[in-house]
Amino acid sequence: MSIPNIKHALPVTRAADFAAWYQAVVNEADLAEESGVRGCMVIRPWGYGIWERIQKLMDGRIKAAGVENCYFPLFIPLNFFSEEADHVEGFAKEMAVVTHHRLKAIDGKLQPDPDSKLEEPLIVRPTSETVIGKAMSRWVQSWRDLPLLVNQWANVVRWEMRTRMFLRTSEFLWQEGHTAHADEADARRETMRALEMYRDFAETELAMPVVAGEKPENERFPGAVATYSIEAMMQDGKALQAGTSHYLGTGFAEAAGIRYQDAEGTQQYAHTTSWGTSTRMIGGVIMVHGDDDGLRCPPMIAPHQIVIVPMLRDNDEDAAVLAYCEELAKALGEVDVFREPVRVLLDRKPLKASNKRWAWVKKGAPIIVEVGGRDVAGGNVSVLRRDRLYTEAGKTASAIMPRADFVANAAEMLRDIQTSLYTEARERLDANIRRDITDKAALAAAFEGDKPGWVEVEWAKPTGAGLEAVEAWLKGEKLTLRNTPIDAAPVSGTCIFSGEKAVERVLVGRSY
RNA sequence: CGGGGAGUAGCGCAGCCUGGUAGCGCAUCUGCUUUGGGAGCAGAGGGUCGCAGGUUCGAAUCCUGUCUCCCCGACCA
Repeated sequence: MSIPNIKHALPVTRAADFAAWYQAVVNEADLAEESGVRGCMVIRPWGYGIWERIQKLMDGRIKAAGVENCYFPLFIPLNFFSEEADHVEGFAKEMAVVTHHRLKAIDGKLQPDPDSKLEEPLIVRPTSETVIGKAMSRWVQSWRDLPLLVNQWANVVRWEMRTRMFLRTSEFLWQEGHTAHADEADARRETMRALEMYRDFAETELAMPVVAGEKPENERFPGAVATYSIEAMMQDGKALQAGTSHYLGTGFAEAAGIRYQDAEGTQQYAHTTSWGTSTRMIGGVIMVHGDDDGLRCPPMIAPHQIVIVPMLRDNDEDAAVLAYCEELAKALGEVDVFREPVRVLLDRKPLKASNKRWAWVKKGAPIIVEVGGRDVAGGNVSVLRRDRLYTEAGKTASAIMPRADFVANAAEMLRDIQTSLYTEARERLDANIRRDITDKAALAAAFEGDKPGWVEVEWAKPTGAGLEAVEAWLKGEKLTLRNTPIDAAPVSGTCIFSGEKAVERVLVGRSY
């Protein structure tokens, strides 16, 4: 992982303290900072820029699937929320509630005016199934209105007990897709379509390999019939749930009254789905691609793919260096990569070039180009790839090449960085999933001493009390069931927990 | 929400036990010298010591409360 004798850009290494390293990246890469409000963060321009890239690319995929965007209110009347019993129970413990609509100075202190108490408290949405369900009940009358496919980009609030930047914040940004269908088969198809969209998005755009599968019964979304997830492996071997998709059956339709008249004239309840991904994905990108010098941002989601750092020396050479950089920026801006123009930044800030370089290294700009007077004279540029920072000797691996060659190869280089980040993460994931474990003692031993990775085991898919017993045993080992991978190999043996005939494979690991 | 730790300059920290009015490294600014590349020397600027009370002639330091962050646990789309 780390090359010895290198002065790294971060104050902590991954090996020394992974949690502290994660926080250092968030901080040093200017991604986000504390806000003073418990569990809420200020997302800074570089972090928000990454989110905007994710939004743009994910939004394109969502629209391509025929899903339309809309927007529903932040506040939900309490009585809307109280209708789906499991859903209520799942979220009641972590709800922000609005009870007053006015402040008043009492004894010199501003506080909620007792005379402004709301008759019906409002909750701040933790998710929007209930409100969107109500709207769907208005929009759906006939089988011809189905399927109904909507999505919204929004913020949601869940009063979390323990928060971590991007991974679990009280307020977070996400997209939530909500669909209604005439029958179970169509709704299940949509659930799997969303899951596959997330899997492909994570692997293509985020360069983050994931395992898509179904969550065990006890990990289901409150009120769902089936919950699916994509799980990514962080560099410490822990799992991060990076997206979920739910088949909700007719429970929410019954609660909200989403009914339609079918072709035979009979009233039927619709089958609904919901699916979401959030700013948590940024935390995943950090822990999958980061190194001891900061973030390595995959080119597809990097706000700037190429940063040009002019080496200004306060002398008469500067004007020529800047002019040369401007020409370079213009030429690169005319290049396309991933079906978009290359995003180039000419960093004109009056700082020392070396400081600017290391700031961009920490932020993870995929390619950093330095230009000095000699480069101008020789028609060259000095190119640093963020995914290959050091030579084997531990020197900074800047490569000097003719400017024209760099412009001609820039798109290919960005594609190559995207691919190499994916390949590196893929190899790590594959190397850290064990499939050779068939008894509980060996399963526990596989994680001794915080050994990283996951174990895929065969099991009998117990439910109810049987599943609770499995959960209890795993909890004693600090382990969790992640999901049952969709593309797992067929089973041939017995359940690792019960000894019964196995029916499928399930991933076990530690998790965020 | 329970247990533990912490909050002092942009970042990393010392000072607190044994109260006397704030310091170090990196970063920043100025000057000089350097310079194919994360420079050297000299000088300078920057801090409501998380916040609010209290004790005291005097509080970063002691006491109480509170907020926020980190770790472990519980909980967790």
